[in-house]
Amino acid sequence: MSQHRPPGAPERPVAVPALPDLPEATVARLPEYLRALHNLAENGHETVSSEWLAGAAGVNSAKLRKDLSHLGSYGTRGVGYDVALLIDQIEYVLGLTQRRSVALVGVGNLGHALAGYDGFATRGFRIAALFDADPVRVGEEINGLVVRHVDELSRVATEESIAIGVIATPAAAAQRVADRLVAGGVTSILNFAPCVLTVPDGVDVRKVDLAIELQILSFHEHRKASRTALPAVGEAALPPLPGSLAATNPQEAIGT
Amino acid sequence: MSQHRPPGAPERPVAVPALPDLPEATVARLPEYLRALHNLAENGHETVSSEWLAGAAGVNSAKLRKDLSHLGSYGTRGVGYDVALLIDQIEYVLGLTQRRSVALVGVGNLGHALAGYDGFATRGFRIAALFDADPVRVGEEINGLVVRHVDELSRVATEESIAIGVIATPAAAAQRVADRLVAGGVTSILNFAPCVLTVPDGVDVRKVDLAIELQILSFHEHRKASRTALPAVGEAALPPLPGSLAATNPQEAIGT
DNA sequence: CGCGATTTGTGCGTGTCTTCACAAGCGCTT
DNA sequence: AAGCGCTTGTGAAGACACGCACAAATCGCG
Ligand SMILES: NC(=O)c1ccc[n+]([C@@H]2O[C@H](COP(=O)([O-])OP(=O)(O)OC[C@H]3O[C@@H](n4cnc5c(N)ncnc54)[C@H](O)[C@@H]3O)[C@@H](O)[C@H]2O)c1
Ligand SMILES: NC(=O)c1ccc[n+]([C@@H]2O[C@H](COP(=O)([O-])OP(=O)(O)OC[C@H]3O[C@@H](n4cnc5c(N)ncnc54)[C@H](O)[C@@H]3O)[C@@H](O)[C@H]2O)c1
Repeated sequence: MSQHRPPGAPERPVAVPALPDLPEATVARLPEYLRALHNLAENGHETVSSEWLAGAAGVNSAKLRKDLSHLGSYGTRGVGYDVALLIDQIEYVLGLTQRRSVALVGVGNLGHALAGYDGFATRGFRIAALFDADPVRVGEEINGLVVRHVDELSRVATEESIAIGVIATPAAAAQRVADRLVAGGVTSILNFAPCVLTVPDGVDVRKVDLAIELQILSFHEHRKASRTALPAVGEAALPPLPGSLAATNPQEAIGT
Repeated sequence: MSQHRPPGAPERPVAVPALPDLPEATVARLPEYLRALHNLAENGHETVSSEWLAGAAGVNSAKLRKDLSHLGSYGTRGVGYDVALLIDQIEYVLGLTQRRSVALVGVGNLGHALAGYDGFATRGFRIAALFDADPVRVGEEINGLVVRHVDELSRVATEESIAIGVIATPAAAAQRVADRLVAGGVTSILNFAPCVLTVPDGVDVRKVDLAIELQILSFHEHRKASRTALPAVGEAALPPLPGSLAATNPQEAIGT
């Protein structure tokens, strides 16, 4: 996804801490550290050890130190990290020093909840526009914002310099919406619809899918159950699932 | 997280395809395959090639084949995979052959959206109970379910054999709720609150955090911007971030 | 019945991520 | 000023994941 090297940046090992090439895994953890740090700051702590911070973020302390070392941040040996400094560094690297504008598309069940969520504002984002296709919803005012028609999406996205688009429409409409976002110059999309989006190179898509999370949990449930229930015949662990047998007959009684 | 080996199952390489030890990465992709397969089935397709299915799921075809090979599923060389058979196999492995009961705790902004979401039912889950702490909300009926008081959580969870708990309360209450879920025998938790939960061994927690997703996107936005704006002096690529300096000065100019 | 077209299953090289373990650095105390 | 305890930063090894490329298997057709 981020493998392309635009010929404009010919591999110059810039010495200044412009933007280090962080491992994706590290990037995904930085926000967690950031939240823990904010909690610490609110409670008046000025320094924190890697051990403590790692605990608060739920990770191994060596991993945390390596993560932080990647962004060149210097803690002090024997003491720990300066909380305020670390917050500034992480926020800088994550690009949170400028408040990014978010467009929310699809003001239905989920969209309403998102529109009313204060977690946007408190974490460096600003909902700049709401869109929907339903004429009934267009014009509705939510949290001081008027819902606009999705036909205006591309134009408004350009005008308002929307940085991130959030898709909360049914899956059937998601690709169309994504296309419009891209047409409006949006290069980052957060997709709540259960479908795979196709976007040009250079556009990042992240997906949040409740059902997938539940199914992953279900797998572990299933495995736990089959472990503890090995001796007994209960649970669905024994049906040998002969592999070559016909596909029919999942006789385990789903209602649906 | 799943490192513990309960002494009941002493490493016996069971020959029957009880439950293969799937790599986590594979488990996370299976639900995606499953959805693509359901789409195919609805459209009347009976077989599908790895290439096609991989495209629909947005992954490499070799990866898909390896994933499927892990669960012992057999496609037919020269033909592809039997759609219906594959659906059954994946659903079996994910433990979706039995409908799992879900308890939703915190019926606020987000909780309402979740409670009204039909994606639960269509993907093998059943919302069995709703809980909240606010006396105003307790007693409210949503989608045929009456909101109960969170004090009943542990008891009801046990009685109704709740398999998965979904936490949609403010972060401050999440740990307490998690404790009650665990007390009620729940061993899988999906947490929407922005905080780290501490749970006993054997309990799985997955977290969905909107703000983290946005911040990851923000990072990539930032990096894209700094790449294209290298020649100029604009953008925040040059300020050497002296380490002790404040983080102000968001004077960046997105050119879109 | 054999052959070519097609597609699966997988061995293997490569890269990324994680974790351990420890030297180097820092500050406090004596 | 030297010693000591504590914590960071990182080398190295292992675990995991990815994707290429190809042999093996199957089908359809002549
Ligand atoms: N409700 C939830 O809790 C929940 C949870 C997880 C995922 N999701 C997913 O989020 C999406 C939205 O869910 P929901 O429950 O809010 O559905 P919803 O039907 O309540 O809302 C969808 C909204 O999108 C609008 N819409 C439809 N087509 C559009 C288009 N082309 N352009 C702009 N807007 C359009 C509709 O008018 C409607 O207002 C779905 O894909 C759903 O699967 C929902
Ligand atoms: N609203 C969103 O779109 C959104 C998006 C992402 C994450 N979240 C997170 O989801 C959580 C809920 O968000 P929300 O917007 O629905 O908040 P909300 O305040 O609207 O709802 C929270 C609900 O939890 C209930 N509650 C409080 N303490 C409780 C307890 N101890 N036991 C049971 N219930 C309790 C409250 O009565 C309220 O009904 C928050 O942690 C929030 O950060 C929300």
